[in-house]
Amino acid sequence: MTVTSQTSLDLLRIARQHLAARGYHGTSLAGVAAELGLTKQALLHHFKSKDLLYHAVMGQLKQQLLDLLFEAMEATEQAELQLEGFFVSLCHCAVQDPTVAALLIRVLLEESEPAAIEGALPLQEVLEPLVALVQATAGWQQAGFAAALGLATELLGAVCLLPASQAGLSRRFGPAPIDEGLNQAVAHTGDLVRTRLLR
Amino acid sequence: MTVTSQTSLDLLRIARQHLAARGYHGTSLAGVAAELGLTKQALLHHFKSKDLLYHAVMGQLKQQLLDLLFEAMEATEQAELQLEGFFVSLCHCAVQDPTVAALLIRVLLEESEPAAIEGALPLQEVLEPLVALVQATAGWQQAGFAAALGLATELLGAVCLLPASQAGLSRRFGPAPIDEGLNQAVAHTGDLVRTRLLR
DNA sequence: TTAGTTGCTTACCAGATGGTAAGTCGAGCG
DNA sequence: CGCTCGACTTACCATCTGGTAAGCAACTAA
Repeated sequence: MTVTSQTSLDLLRIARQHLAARGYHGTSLAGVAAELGLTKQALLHHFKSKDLLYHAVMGQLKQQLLDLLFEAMEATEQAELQLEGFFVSLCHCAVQDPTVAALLIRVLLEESEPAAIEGALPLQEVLEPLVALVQATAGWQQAGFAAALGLATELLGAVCLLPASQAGLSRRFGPAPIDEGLNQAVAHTGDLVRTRLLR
Repeated sequence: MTVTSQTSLDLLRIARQHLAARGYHGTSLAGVAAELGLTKQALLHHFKSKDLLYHAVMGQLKQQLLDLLFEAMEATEQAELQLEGFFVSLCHCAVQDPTVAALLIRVLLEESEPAAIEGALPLQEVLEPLVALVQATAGWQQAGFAAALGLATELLGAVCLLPASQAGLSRRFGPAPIDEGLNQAVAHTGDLVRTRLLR
C-alpha cells in the first residue's frame, strides 16, 4: 500500500507515534484520528482496518531500515564496515526519531498479535539480509546461522533500547542525562559493533 | 502485596506470561483467568484491580532481579566482576524464563501506561543500583551518570532482546536456531560485559 | 447451632473498541 | 446543469473491557 495524500501521511505519522509509544493494543483508531481533529471513520476511510494501518506503518519502517542497510552496503565492500555503517546510521536515526527503535523492538517482542498479512512477518525482509551480512564477515562466516542471528539481535538490542526507552527513562531520571546518554551512544556505536565483530 | 494462596500464585504466573507476551493493554483479566478454568471475577477476588495485578507481577520481577543483583554483589568485591556476574545470571535466567527479559524490556518501553502506584515506577529500585554499580567500576567512575545509564541500558538490551524475542523469532526462523542462539548467548555474555566495561 | 470467613460464581453495567452503513459537502467535469 | 468521486461526518452496532453487587457452598470457630 503506497500512500500519497497529505492526510494519509499525517495519519500514518501519528499512528506510528502511538504504536511506538503504546503498542498495537494500546493504540486506538479514535485516539490517532483525534490528534488531527478527525474522527475514527476518517482514518478508516484511508486505511481500511486497524491491521492495514499497522502494516502500513510497518511497511514504512521496513523501507526506512532497508534504505539504511543498502546505503551502508554501497558505501564500502567489506562486510564488517557495512555492518558498522548500518548500526551507526540506525543509532543516529533512532536518536532523532525514537519511534524507529521502539517499533523495531516491539515488532520483535510481538508474538502473534496482528494477523501476518501477505504471508511474511513484518520486518522479515530486514532481518534476513542483516543476519546474512553478519554471516558474511570474516569472524562469523564459520559460526553458523544461529550465532549470526544471536549477534544481530544483540546489536539491535544494544543500539535500540536506549532510544526506544527515551521517554520512559526521562520520567525516571530526568531528561538531561538521557539526552547526554543518547549523544554518547551515537558516538560509540561504531566501537560497539567493531569489538563485537571480532572473535 | 505478598501472595500466599496457590490459586493466587497460579494467577500471577499466567498473568506474567500474558503480560510478557502481549503487554499491558493486550492482556485481559478474563483471558488470564480462563487459562486456569476460572472466571475474571475470581481473579479480581485475589487482585483487586488490573493495575494491582500488574504491580504484583512487577514486584515479583523486581525481587527476582534484585536477588540476582545482590547475589552477584556478594560473590566478589570488584564492581566489574559483580556486573559480569549479574548479567550472566540475568542471561541464564532469561533463557530459562523468557518472561523475565520480555517484561524488563516492556517496562522500559512503557511511557505512562498503568498508574505509577506508590510513587515509584516499576523496577526503579533495580535500575538505580545497577547504574550505580556501573559507576563504581574503574573505567566508568569518571564518565558521569549519563554514560553509566547508557551502558546499563545497552547491556540490558544486548542481553535481553534475544530471549525476549524467543517466541517471535521462532516463528520467523524456526525453533532450532533460536535454541542454539540462546545457549551461545549464555556462554558469551561474560565476554560481552567484560569488553564493554573497558574504556 | 450459628456466625463469620474464604473462594468462588452468576448477573449486571458503563464505557471503549473496531467496524458498517448511509449520508453530506465540495471540487472537477461531461 | 447533472454527475461522479474523494474526503469526511453522524448514526449505529456487536463485542469486549474492567469493575460492582450479590449470592452460594465449604470450612472454621464460638
